Amino acid sequence: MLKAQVTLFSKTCEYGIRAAVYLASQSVLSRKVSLKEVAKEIDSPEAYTSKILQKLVKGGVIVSEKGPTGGFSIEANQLAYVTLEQVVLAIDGNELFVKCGLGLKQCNDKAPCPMHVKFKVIRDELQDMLRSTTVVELSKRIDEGLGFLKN
Amino acid sequence: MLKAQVTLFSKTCEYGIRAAVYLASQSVLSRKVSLKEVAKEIDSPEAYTSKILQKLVKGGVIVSEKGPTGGFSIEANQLAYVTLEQVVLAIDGNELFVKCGLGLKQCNDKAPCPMHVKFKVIRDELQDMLRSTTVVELSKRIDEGLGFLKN
DNA sequence: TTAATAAAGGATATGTAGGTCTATTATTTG
DNA sequence: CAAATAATAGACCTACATATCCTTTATTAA
Repeated sequence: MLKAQVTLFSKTCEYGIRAAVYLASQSVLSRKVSLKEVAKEIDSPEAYTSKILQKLVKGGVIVSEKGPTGGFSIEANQLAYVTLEQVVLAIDGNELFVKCGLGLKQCNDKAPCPMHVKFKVIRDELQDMLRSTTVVELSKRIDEGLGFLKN
Repeated sequence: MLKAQVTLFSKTCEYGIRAAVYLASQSVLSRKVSLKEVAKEIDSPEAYTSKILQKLVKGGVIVSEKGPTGGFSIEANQLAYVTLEQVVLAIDGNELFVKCGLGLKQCNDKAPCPMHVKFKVIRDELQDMLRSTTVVELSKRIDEGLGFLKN
């Protein structure tokens, strides 16, 4: 009875970030990666991951090439600039950064709900964190054995 | 295609917080409130709100009395101590405060995912905010016209 | 002691995030 | 060009959060 899901990021977004970080780890090696490999390396369902990667492509976060020798990657000149915020925005849009914590539609800075001010502080810090963190930075930790992307 | 829900709190939790804040606003006036009134005042589905209030009762956050003149309330001697954290814990448990941001099961302080350290900072700040915010404090803002609980 | 009121609780329905399947399109190489 | 490889795309399925319905239990007061 009444089990509520409670995660900061949606599952979709979790996969998206993991995928982007993995792609970054391979793109620094100038490797393109197939959907199959991404799904395997981040332990995600392949078909679903396909949809997520498509969104990242449409959002300009990653690029894709069809055919044999094709695959997904982050462009070399973009690598240093792709942030977690871009990934989240491409997948979920900016709702996470603007929506009322209590789910109230007319809540905003001018007409705030009672939790607004305190909530905004946290939400802004989350956004700052995501904006100032690059996927390639996170991928480096994996190389150093200070992190992993699969279960 | 691929629409992801992206909210910090589950809908259930949003209703729960709004309900608790409304109950606080009335409990300072020594008023007990019926389910119907709660649902009306926080603009939530009545039957569903019933389940949520039951959880808050079981979690010891609020109390209930049956029969005519019955209703829900926060005990007078508890009013100053009921925090948003307690409400969230009663409804969703502590997952929000412990789960990996990337959804990785074995991620923890000792064996962190690449996002762990930065994520933990935000998550802890969120928990601190919830722990240091009482529902009665938020209810005061409504009285002062500095907030609302319904759409 | 019965009628009215209100919460509790179980069973059931709905909507949407999450996930799958299959056909199509693009590209490469022999 | 044909065969193989890989992404794209749309339709479809599933599970669970969200929501409803209805019966039961507790309490009050006339």
